[in-house]
Amino acid sequence: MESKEISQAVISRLPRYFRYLGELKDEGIERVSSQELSDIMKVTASQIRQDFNNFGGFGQQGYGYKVEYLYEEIGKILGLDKKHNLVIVGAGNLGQALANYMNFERRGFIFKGLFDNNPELFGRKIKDMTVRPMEELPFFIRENNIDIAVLTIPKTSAVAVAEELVIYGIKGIWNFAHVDLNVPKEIQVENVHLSDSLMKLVYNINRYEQDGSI
Amino acid sequence: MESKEISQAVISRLPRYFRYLGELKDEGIERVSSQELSDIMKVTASQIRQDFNNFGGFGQQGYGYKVEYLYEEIGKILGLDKKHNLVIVGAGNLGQALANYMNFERRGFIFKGLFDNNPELFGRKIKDMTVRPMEELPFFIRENNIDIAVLTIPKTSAVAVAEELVIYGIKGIWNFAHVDLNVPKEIQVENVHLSDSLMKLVYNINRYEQDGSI
DNA sequence: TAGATTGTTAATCGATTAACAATC
DNA sequence: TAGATTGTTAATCGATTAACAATC
Repeated sequence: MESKEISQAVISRLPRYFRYLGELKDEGIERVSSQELSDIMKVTASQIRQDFNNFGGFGQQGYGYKVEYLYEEIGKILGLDKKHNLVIVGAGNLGQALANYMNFERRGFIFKGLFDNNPELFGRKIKDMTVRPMEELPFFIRENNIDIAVLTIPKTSAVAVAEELVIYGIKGIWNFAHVDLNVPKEIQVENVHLSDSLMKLVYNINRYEQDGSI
Repeated sequence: MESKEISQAVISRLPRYFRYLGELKDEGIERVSSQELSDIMKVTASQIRQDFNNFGGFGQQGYGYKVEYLYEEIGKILGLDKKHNLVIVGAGNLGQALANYMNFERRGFIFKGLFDNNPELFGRKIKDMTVRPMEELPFFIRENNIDIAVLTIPKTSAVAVAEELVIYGIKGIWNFAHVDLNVPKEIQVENVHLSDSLMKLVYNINRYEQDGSI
């Protein structure tokens, strides 16, 4: 059954709602109104209500929203209640840092393996995980039901590797390579183009310096 | 003099134009029309022309755009022709990885220092740069005219540290801490919320699985 | 000159905000 | 019940796309 399309603008805001609701929950706060959330998060109450209502009515008129319930519902919408097996492809600086730094397990991800094509790295332990050669990827992905690949390899090989990952059965790619991947539209890609982000920051800094506005 | 406001939607697209134009330039291609660029980049020719015209006429009617000229102009708009002194605050996994992985120098950034409050890290060399104690930050920022801080510390201390950085004279923060900073509006903040990005990917994977559409 | 393609205005589309009736 | 606040429709705003006159 095909439900109505939710815009990516709304999806992008869900993790932030999730984060704030988690904080309220941890503070022991039980209920929150869209107006209160609006004050804390600096977005309009109207947008909050519109966003939540994309997924059905989570609130009660005259009362507001139950923090814990809303938190859990948004978690479900984001799919955090499901387990997702994940591998990191590219065990260089960034791949290693993500392996150590991201708390994958905390959000329902299962970090299954770390791959590289540099023989010097084979066997090295990172976060209790041995670096494996890329050749093992096809078998490993099928065998372990991997659905997410974190792509942290140089852009020269990223497009080709992404296409292979798709063949092996991956469902989504978290792409840190500074290039646009070429994969079928049923494969989900989330790009993290760090240098683009930094350029945007520089633009805004320079622009502010030039005319004191933004 | 205050020029007309350019929307962040447009700014966000500039680095991608810049990247594609750089590739065309490297291939030795001299001219490109909005339609050709549209085919390569999968955005409408109309949007391309609208975007460029926010900054004045870069093209020639009947001819198109000179690749090299356009590339350089967009670089200037993004402020890549100016030098920006930068420090990394937080020398953990992510801070170290960014120091090694980002080619700061390539885009006009000058990587000046790396700071942490963990004494075990003091003096360690990362990318020819010694990790310094956070206490040195106030003096260092003023002395070295630092305008960008890369914030790679845990979220618990990020808000307070950001406020300090502002006092010391920073102009922009590239924020990797998973929290919203509280700084004056003249300070530019670019957030990289990695776990938000990963959650969005999961949402899209699950949604596709559920109803075969996106 | 004729053809091509920009620059720019107008039309459309989508997202955000405002308003208010429904209802807890 | 009266007051509060949602859910939802309507109005507004902004961004994207289409169209075409200007012009190289």
